[in-house]
Amino acid sequence: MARTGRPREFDESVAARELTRVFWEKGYHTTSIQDLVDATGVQRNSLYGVFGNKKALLLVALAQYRAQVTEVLERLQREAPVLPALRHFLTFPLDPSRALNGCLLGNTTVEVSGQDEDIHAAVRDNFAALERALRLALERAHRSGELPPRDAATQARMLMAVQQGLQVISRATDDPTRSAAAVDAVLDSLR
Amino acid sequence: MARTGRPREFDESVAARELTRVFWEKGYHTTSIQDLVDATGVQRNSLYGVFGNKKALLLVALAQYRAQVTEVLERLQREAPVLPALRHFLTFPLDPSRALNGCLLGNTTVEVSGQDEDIHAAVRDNFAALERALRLALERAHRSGELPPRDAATQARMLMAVQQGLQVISRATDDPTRSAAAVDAVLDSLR
DNA sequence: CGACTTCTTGACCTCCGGTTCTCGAAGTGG
DNA sequence: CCACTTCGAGAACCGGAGGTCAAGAAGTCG
Repeated sequence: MARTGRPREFDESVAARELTRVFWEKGYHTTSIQDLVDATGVQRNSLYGVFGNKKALLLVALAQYRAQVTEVLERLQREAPVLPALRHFLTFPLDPSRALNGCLLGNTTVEVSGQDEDIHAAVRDNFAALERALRLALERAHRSGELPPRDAATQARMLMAVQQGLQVISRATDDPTRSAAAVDAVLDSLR
Repeated sequence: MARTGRPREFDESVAARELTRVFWEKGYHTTSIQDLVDATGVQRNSLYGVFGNKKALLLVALAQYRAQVTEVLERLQREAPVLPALRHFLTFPLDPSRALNGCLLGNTTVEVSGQDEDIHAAVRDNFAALERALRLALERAHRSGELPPRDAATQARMLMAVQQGLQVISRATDDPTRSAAAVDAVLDSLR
C-alpha cells in the first residue's frame, strides 16, 4: 500500500521537536496554534491534517519529550558509579538555561493532567518509566556495594520528588546554589 | 472620610476564600470569570469593581492562600518535637482529598509565574516565607538536640522540594503509600 | 498523458474569553 | 427629603482562540 499523492514538505519529527520546545517554554494553554505554526513553519491546516487537534499536538510533544528522557535514563543504566550519574540527573535540570521552563512532565501534570484522561495517562506512564529507571539504577548500586541496600522503590520516589520539587522551586526563587546543596544532602542520605 | 453610598451585599473575605478554592481546583487559565461569579455568588461587575481584573483576583487568592499556609507554619514553630510536625507538614498535602489539586503555590509557579512579574513576586515571597519557617523549625530542633546540627538552610530547601515534588507526582501517579514511605526516608536522613 | 490523491495556502467561521457599559435599585450624609 | 454615591444585574463589546473549508499546486500510478 504505497503512499500516493503530493509528499509532505516538512519533516514530521523536526516539527515534533519544535512543538515540544514551545509547549515546554510557554505551557499548554498559553500556547496558541499560531505559536506552533510560527515555530514549526508548518501551516495550520497541515498540523491539523497530520496530528489532529491541539490536544494531540501536546501528546506528540509528550512522546517526543519521553524520547529525550529515555536517552538520559539509558545513560543512567550504563554509567559505572551510580552516584555521580544520579547527581547529574538531579542537577542538570537546574541549569539556569533550563530551569526557567521546568520539566514538561511536571508542567503538564499541573496544568492539564487533571482535565484530560489521555494526557493524564501519558504523564503517568512517563513518570512510571522515570521512577522505574531510578529504581533499577539504585538496585544496581545496592548490588555492587556502592550504596548500602535499602528499599530502592521508596528511594526512587524520593529522588523523583526532589527532582520535580527543585524544578518548581527554582522557577519561583532563583538561588541555584542552595538547590545544589540540597541535592548533595539528598544523595548523602542514600549512603 | 466615611464611605458613602450603598453598602456591599457580599463579604470580601469569604469571596476571597472562594476565589482561592476555584483557582486551586481548576488552575488559572482554565478558570473563567463566570466560574468565579458562580462560585462566589458575586456579580461580574462587582468582582471587577472591588478587585480589578483576573490577574488581581489571582493575587487575592494567593494572599488568602498565604494566610492559610502561615497558620500551618506558625503551628510548626510552636509544636514541641519538631519531627512529627515536619512529618505532618510533608504528609497532609498527600491526603487524597487534597492531592488532586496540588499546591496553589506550585501550580501558580508552573502555570503563570513565568508570564507575569507581579505573580512571580507573589509566589517567590510565599516560597521564601515557607522556606524560612522550615529553617527556623530545623534550627530549633538542632538547638534542642532533637536533631544533629547540620545546615538548616539546605535542609529546609530539601524538605520544601520533597513537599512540592511529591504533590506533583501524586497528581500524576496515584500511589500514596510509596510517597508516604519517601517522606519517612527523607525525615530519617535528617538524623 | 490523465485520473487521482495528498499537500499547501489563506481565508473563514464560530464561540468564548476578559472586560466594559448602561441603568435602575438601594443606601448615606446633610 | 434630596443630592450623591455605590451596588447589582445583565447586556454588549471585541479580540483571539481552536477548528474548518475551498481551491489551487505538486506529486504518484496506470
